[in-house]
Amino acid sequence: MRILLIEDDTVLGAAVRDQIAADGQSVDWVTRLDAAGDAARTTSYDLILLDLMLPDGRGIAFLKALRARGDVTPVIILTALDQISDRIEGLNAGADDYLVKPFDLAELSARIGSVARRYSGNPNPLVTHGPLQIDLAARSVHRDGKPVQLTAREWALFEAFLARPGQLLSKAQLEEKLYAFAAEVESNTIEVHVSRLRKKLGSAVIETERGMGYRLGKP
Amino acid sequence: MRILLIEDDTVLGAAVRDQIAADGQSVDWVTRLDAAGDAARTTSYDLILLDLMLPDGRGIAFLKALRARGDVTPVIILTALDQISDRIEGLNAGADDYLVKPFDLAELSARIGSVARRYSGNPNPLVTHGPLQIDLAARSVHRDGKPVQLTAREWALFEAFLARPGQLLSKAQLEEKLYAFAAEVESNTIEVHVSRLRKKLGSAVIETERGMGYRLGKP
DNA sequence: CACGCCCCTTCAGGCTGCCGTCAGCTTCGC
DNA sequence: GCGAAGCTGACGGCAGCCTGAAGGGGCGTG
Repeated sequence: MRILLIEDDTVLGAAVRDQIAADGQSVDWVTRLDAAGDAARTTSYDLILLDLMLPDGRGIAFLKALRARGDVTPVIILTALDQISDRIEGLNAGADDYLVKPFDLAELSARIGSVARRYSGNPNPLVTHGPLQIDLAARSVHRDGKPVQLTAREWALFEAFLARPGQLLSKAQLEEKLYAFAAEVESNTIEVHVSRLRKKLGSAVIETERGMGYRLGKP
Repeated sequence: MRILLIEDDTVLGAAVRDQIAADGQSVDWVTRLDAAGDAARTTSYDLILLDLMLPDGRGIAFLKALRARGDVTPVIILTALDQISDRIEGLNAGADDYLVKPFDLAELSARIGSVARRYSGNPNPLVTHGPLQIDLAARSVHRDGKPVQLTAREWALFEAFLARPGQLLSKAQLEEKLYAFAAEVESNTIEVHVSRLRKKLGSAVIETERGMGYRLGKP
């Protein structure tokens, strides 16, 4: 697990670094916000430990900027006892936990473990298909990392293709899947939904077999 | 740690104030209930020390009003030996502890330290979700630092979303969670509870996926 | 036991936005 | 180049959802 430590106190920083290293994690330690920004942008961390009082600004600003960029890396705030308002602001700004200085190093280890567990503990199986990531349980689709909203019909259709990757599905089959036993639809509904799916997921997801039906494109 | 001291005896009040200050905490000292109410409403305290006999009313009323507002700040009652019934009433009204006058100042420090440890040391793990802070163990939710009261059904529903953040949950799944094997509800109960949750926690907490269900919104 | 309080459920009215339809256009096969 | 098949923008209807209000039931209180 890679951890970014942002702390200007050299004594405390060294102690934390050594403690984390003793736990078998790897640490990058910076003492300034600008260095922290660079590190967070270039490296993917599993956890950030953030002091709020730093020589070149308040840690809150860093945290807000991080979240504004869409970065969801868990953040634990390190704060002094008298900075309660900062702590609340920090939690509101998207921090995951806080530790009050002076803190027990063992407690730090425990918190790190807790955060690690919280974030690695709930993995729904992900299906990857080209630029698409599909979480079937959550019914969510991400395209190039960005979430895509599908409507009920669109999802049902997409699911039908995912269930039989590469297989040709006729319009009749798809209608049956979407409308199960319902009256035959006498229009181009399937075509319309395929069109909408392509617009949302990319034109290559579904291939047309003229006169036959559709099939899931190759990743 | 910020402490609110409500005590009309000037000698005792000064002694307590000095003792707390010597421990390195900060104190606001008021001698009347109306001033106490203003202070508690405008400032976020970590602990309240409450005398029960005050010139403008009984401290119990203040405590009840505090809890009725949903404020969960720990309260220690300061009471004379002969006010046993008040003390019991105080504990029932939501006080966390009591001290019998005359009390040893060292004991006061110890109680304060205990509360401090309980609340800032290692409290229950806190889940943060946008402006919400959730203590799963205590079943309490704070929004922008202010406590929010959830009813049983509301909490059960919210918990279901928290257990699977980002995952889509159909009404059927939610009903099963809320009514476990009970008779099928043939109404829009889930919709109503979702509506109430949104009103209490903010409209963005729960997102509607038309025709499919609901999911926890992004922080 | 009667009463009051709060929570849950139900209902109804209003609103949102998804879906089906259609028409005009494009693409494909021959 | 022609017809058939497929694509897609536009739009109205209605299913699905939201929410205020009211009634019933459970629980604690006097």
